[in-house]
Amino acid sequence: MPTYQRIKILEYMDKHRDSHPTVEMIYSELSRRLPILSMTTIYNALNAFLEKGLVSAITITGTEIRYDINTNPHHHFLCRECGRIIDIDVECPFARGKEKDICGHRIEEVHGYFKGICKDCLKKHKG
Amino acid sequence: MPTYQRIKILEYMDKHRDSHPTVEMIYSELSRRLPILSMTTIYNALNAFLEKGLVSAITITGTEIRYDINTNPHHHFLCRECGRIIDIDVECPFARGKEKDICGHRIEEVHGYFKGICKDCLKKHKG
DNA sequence: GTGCTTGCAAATCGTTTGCAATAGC
DNA sequence: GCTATTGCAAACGATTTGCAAGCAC
Repeated sequence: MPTYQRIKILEYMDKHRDSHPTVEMIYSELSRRLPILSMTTIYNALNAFLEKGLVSAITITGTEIRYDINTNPHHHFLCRECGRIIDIDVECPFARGKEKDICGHRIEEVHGYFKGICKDCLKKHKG
Repeated sequence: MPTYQRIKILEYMDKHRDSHPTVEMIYSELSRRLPILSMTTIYNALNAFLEKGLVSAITITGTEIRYDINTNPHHHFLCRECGRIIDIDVECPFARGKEKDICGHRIEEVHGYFKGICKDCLKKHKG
């Protein structure tokens, strides 16, 4: 029973695959055209998507939850200058799901991320 | 100018290297013996330690900041049942600092963590 | 005495919850 | 009609901030 709002939210997530948006980002764009939308609905929808495995949650920044619809194995890079989160394709056997356990612990999720300064911000410093 | 409180907080961090405590955990043990201590002081101290690189912040859970005094390169494992965070020693070239860049981005911090069920909780299920 | 730290109370902010109205089938 | 979803307002909880009093040197 997909509601109109949930369809729009999923469409947004799909259209902005690379932006790893917050609830706020989704709300500010969608509510422009859909006055019929609240933050709570977005929280509800994303939590439902999380349970179904449609999206995953990224807690890199520590101050907000960012959502990711990319289900391929990958890591993330958070730029401390522009705040962008960039997908990183790595040769990590854990991220690729080749290992089910580590030190006797059963692995269910693998998260890898880097913090630093992204390529584009580095360019600005030089140029 | 190390104050009495900051010394006690550092001592606590050193004594509980493996527990990756929250501010709350530090407060509840220390305040038992030191009525002269507030949460704010712990936040102040840990933020100062962070800037000096004495500790690092772990934002795995998404609901709280956990602090780590272990500066050796390592990953973490978060058990979704008991909530423990366990140090994981991995052969990761990034964690070991052997790579300074990735895809043109400059790496300043490397974070790797797993979520799942820890060895001890797995045992309880069987036993 | 100067500058940093302490610690209370209040503010902040992302997220969750309670709940009555509504939509989907 | 039954169940799940919506969305407002209120609650929550971890962290930060303002600021007066206190400490280190």
